[in-house]
Amino acid sequence: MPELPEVEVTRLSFASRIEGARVLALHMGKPLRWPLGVAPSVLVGQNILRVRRRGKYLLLDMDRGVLILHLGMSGSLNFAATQPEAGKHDHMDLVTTLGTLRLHDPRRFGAAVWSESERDDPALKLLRKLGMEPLTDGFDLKLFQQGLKKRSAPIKQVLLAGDVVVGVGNIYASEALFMSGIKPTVKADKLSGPRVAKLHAAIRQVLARAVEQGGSSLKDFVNAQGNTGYFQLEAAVYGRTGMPCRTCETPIKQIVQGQRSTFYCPTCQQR
DNA sequence: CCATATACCTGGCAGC
DNA sequence: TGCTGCCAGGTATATG
Repeated sequence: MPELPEVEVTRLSFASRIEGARVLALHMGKPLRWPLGVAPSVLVGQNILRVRRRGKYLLLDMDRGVLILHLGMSGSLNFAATQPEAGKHDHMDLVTTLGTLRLHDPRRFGAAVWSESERDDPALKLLRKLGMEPLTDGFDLKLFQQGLKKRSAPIKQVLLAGDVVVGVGNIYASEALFMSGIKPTVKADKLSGPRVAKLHAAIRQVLARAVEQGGSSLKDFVNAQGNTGYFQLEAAVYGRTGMPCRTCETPIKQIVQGQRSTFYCPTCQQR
């Protein structure tokens, strides 16, 4: 479910309410993608200073380390003063003086990993190879062009890989390529400078718009206050197989790249 | 170094 | 109603 917009929407929906809280307890349920790495009691008593995001990871900075959260494919967070008894898919409760942050994740591809801040912590290698943040000034066009020049894989797969630019997942990769008129199967290193510039702008535009819309709730995404997003209503190609292109009426095509579905308009995206 | 396949896990849905 | 097979928003790891 969660790509950069959904993760950012989630962050915005609880960061200011949890910052300044002190951890009272941490309860872990079924195993997630990776183990926490320490005894949950290590977090007790620490203050939550700030909630940041890096790519699709949420980082809860505390006094003596950082709690790294990932929502995987099916995760969502809920932050409330009190929580009902944990259901079968609730796998983490971070109980604080200001409320409880609960991770709900049916498929359990998500994770909660503790890292002592700074270098040499194995948990931090999760963040080491990440590409540029698309919604910051650090998303430099020249660097983006250089990154793509080194890659012969299809542009869609390079976007998804996350080592050139982070946060673009399966929905927004298809959407950004449609917006920039680029066929998803084109090799990344074959794109001209102007076309890369168009893609660079499209990525920023589509992600920013999706954040404004509260993310995409294809199935069950909700932010930490339980609200759904609306971006899926304005998707141009994602999930619209066979339906008319909003620009030219040509039926939207669905193909498979790297075991993932890709959607595009064969008329608007010819190369 | 790079490109691609695989694995992890559960639920929902189409088709029979 | 129940079964089977397929599909789903991600990404570290193995393999070539």
